[in-house]
Amino acid sequence: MAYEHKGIEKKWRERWKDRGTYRVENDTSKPKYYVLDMFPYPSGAGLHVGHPLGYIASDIVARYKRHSGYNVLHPMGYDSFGLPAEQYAIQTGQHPAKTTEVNIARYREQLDNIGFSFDWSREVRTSNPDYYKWTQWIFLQLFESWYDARQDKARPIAELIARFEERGCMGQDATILTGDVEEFVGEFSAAEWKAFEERTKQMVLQHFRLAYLSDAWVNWCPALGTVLANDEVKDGVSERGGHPVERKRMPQWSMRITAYAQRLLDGLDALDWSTSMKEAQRNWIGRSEGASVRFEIKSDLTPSPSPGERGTIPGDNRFRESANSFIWSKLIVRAKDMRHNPTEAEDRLWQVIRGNATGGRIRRQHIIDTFIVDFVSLPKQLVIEVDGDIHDLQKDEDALRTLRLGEEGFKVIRFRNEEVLSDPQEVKRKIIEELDARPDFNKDDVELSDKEHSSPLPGRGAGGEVIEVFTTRPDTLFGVTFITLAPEHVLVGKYTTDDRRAEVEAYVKTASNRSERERQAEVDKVSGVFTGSYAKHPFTGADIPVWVGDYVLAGYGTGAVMAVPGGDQRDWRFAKHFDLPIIAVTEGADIEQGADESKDATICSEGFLKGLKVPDAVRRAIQELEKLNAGEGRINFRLRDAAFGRQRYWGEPIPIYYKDDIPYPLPESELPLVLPEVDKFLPTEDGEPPLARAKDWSYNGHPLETTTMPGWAGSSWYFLRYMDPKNEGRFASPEAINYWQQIDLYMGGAEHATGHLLYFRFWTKFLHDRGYLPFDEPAKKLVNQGMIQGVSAKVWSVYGASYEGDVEVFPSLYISTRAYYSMANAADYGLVQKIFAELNHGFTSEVTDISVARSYADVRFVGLKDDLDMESFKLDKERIGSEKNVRFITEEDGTFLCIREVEKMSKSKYNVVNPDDIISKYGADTLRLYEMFLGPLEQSKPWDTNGIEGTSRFLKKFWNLFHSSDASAPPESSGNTAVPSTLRVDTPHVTNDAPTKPELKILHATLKKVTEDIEKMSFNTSVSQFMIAVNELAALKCHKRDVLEPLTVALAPFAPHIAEELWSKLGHTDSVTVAKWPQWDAQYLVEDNFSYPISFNGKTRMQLEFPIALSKEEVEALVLANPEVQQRLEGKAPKKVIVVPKRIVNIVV
RNA sequence: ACGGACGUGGCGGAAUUGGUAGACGCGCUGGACUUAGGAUCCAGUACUGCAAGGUGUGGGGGUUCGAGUCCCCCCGUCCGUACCA
Repeated sequence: MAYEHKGIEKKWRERWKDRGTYRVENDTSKPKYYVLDMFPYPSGAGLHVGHPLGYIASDIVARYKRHSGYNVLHPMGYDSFGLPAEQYAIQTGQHPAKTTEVNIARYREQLDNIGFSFDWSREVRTSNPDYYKWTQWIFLQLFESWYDARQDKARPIAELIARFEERGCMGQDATILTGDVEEFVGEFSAAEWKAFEERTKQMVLQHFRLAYLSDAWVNWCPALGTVLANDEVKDGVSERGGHPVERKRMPQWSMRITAYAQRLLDGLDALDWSTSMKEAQRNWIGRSEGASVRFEIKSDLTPSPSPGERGTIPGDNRFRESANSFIWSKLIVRAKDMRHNPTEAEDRLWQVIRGNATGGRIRRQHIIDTFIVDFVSLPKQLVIEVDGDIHDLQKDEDALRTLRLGEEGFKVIRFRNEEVLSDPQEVKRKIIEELDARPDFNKDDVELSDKEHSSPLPGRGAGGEVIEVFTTRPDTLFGVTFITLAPEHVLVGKYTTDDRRAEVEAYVKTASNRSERERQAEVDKVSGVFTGSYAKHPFTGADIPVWVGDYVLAGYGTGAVMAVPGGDQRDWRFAKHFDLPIIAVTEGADIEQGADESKDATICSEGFLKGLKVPDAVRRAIQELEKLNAGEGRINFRLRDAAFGRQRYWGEPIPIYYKDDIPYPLPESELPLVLPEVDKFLPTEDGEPPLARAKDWSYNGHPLETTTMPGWAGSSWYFLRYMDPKNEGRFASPEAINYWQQIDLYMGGAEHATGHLLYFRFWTKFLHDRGYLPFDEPAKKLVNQGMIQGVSAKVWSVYGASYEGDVEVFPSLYISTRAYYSMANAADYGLVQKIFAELNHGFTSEVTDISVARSYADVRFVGLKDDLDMESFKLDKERIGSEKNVRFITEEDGTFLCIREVEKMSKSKYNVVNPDDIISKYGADTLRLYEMFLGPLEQSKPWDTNGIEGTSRFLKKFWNLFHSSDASAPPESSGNTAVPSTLRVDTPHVTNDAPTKPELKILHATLKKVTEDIEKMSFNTSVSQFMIAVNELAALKCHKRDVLEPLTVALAPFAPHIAEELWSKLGHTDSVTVAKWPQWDAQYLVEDNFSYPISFNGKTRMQLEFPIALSKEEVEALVLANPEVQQRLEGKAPKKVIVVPKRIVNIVV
């Protein structure tokens, strides 16, 4: 009976399914082991041979652990929400749920073919409402939580409210230090809190919630019509699809992952993850220690108004910030108070200009910057002030106010009380005149609801007349010669002097119009502009010019830097370019050549830092800054809060509704908020996300949120659902969570380093904080499988164009590699002529426009010797397309040779190898073994289908150990005699004879190696060991049960089908998957003798065998007594003899 | 530029962690059995040399009785981040 993989594998897959072999119970009597593969996204392309690599490795571990007595959780499911399905839906009109379903079915079929031990009864899909109900529930928990920096954990928002009611928000409370969102919401007392209106309270709370709505700079991808998270953008284009991405400011749901920055960093230390993976996370979090330094702006400089610049955001003018967030929450209270108690003149004027009386909406008692103005037209940016009786007393203050409003882009006109009271209509006429004279700054603004705000939330503002910078080198403060602001910095407009305004505006405009990609491409170009303003050096009081430059990033730190050209190369380049002064900050620095960035230097600046080493100088500088209240030590993170909303259809709806524009959580009883049906998967005409198309997308008459969650939402907690996948009352029961705990082995690609794995850890920590999990890291051990690359085949192709009548046709000619090179190298004219002849073959008109290129041939048509199957190639519609009259120039022997190249396996490179094809030819067990045999799991390596023969042969040999080759001949005599396989009659043949010592040695050496190798995930070497064992046992003609049975169990994790078959043939009725793992015994490995390599000066010259029991001295004596050794020594005495027992003998001469 | 990983036959890769470099497999060479061979089996296969021998783990230096392995410098490849102050 020959080894027939097809029948065997099919039979066992069916039995496993019927018997529920891989069903896992939450059986707490056994120790648990949790093996998880990263959630696959079921794409339409299906699996290629690279995908199952990690699954096979984790399956081996899962099976091995099961043999070793563990209750193993090894589930699989689908991350089934996502962009590709939706893009496909937009193109074809098919519902993404439908295409996703089809893709999943295809995935499942392919996975089943490989014989994985997944417990499919636990399958989860993120797009299933039973699942995303809990994703939404977790979102609500995040919404209802804040981060308490003192306790360093998330707490319910109700506890924050209780605190506000009791103590208000004073002093330290008001500062939330979370890296990115370092916001000062203003102080308020308990009484003030209680007096706040509902919307004010809600706005304040938004600053604390872990899931929050705010204006944020986002990565907007116009082609995909959605916002992307930082990790979804690579090189300025979207990771999926490669579309350009631009920076845009818009209201946005975000996750306050920055609150966890320090813990995400610290947690890495205890994890058994690869160093590169941890490093990637550390870099992404980007912690840097330094100082925050405040530079006062010289107040004698008088900036003047600039209409139209300040306050508007390029590209989006609906959500302008005009209020200063610094004291916004206080001002709003006062504004309301004033609105209720107007002066007589204010009231009279209001009556004539309210509503649409002036042709546009006028607001009263509106907050702009830090002021409450009497009346304002926001679209026209015109402020109307009515001066009361006290005006004369505060002329100076009003002048300042006019000035400041001017900086904000507002024109201020004033009327005296008397004017208004005597002739309000005349005042109105003047107002209309002014309004008409001004351009419309903000067309959309008039459509804003009748709410007293111009921004959904108070935004981030620096406040005061200072520029705040972050620096890691406060020790270089004496070397500051200028300050550079990012072009997007809010203070740019404010501190630009009149004479510089045109230039600065032009620069800012150019800078902001550039895409991320362009900006990154021009990194080495220095550009910038002087604002005209000066700041004051906190130590020396010197004038520090304020510049704008795009080498400063708006998103990092405060978006402003103190430039130290003597100590920072970027500043140095900027200074050189604009001829700004450069001061040496460190001893021995050559500031003509460049900045000295070394951190073990000595500071040379005059003053208190002189002579200090950098670390000491840093400490001292911070102390001095703190004394002057001009700065303090600070830790800064590169990590940003994560954009959470997607303007897309195919994702989890965010369970939020809006009452008076304020977001409120949907009650838990309303979950799941099911994804509604829509007529089209496109944005609405006015740019609303697709969910806005849904009928009745509201809750109790209140509109529901229309953005959906990003792909990473569902995958941030799925490992918990597998523990208890059917639970309807909770995301997973505490019992299940307590039993299964963390993932013991998490297997997946390294590309998730900064996306999924960070969010995954973040949500786990959050759920831990809120008491739902006993652990705060999801995966103890992480292994990244390497990529399997494709080996592409390329052909030299000559294309031309020709006409058949009026029809343009494209004949093409392919030239075999060697022929091509002989032509190219030797200028073989005959061949050139041949090319033209071939190209013109069969065409009436001359072929023109000839071009030569290397193009792809599908690897399926390329043979062992890189030879192309020309007929199949010609018929390849997908590849050849409309080419007419395809011809070849071959080698002299008639073959056609391709060029081979290792690159990424992908459809577009025609080098995809489908596992299904491999399985039908060689079987799943061979595929599994070969994928493991290719090389170390974590390393990238090219796929070479030719090599698979070796593992296939191994399985045949293994099979043959259980069979005799010929029923008529005893195994002993049939050994080395070759018998044609077609004539071969194999019969089961296993004896119960006692194994010999060499046989036991092979067995136990194999068990030892394989066991140890699985533990350290070195699967390629364990496959080698199996091969060695089979070769040696075959040589010994061993057919003994006591040897073969343990080997079968050991092989089962790698090749489960053949192992099951042989196991049952050995007479077992239970599955091999539950057989006890065979233990190796050291006593069988002990040797009596050891063949010592005898080396002279480290070079091995001969072998001498001695009993192991001999001591060092005895070995040395025997070696020196050996005649051959004596001959080599030529009578001289050796200087030294080193004997390492059971290792080596080295003679030094 | 910075951070990480790595560099061994024609190819994928081994090497007990400082102790016989090239296990195992592919490919190749020769042979056996064959109508046939892209089946099976046997032998060989780092380079060089007829041989004895010599040389060899990207290059150079060092530590050591002994280095693919440890240290220093340089070169190259891959991955990540990318003006992060």
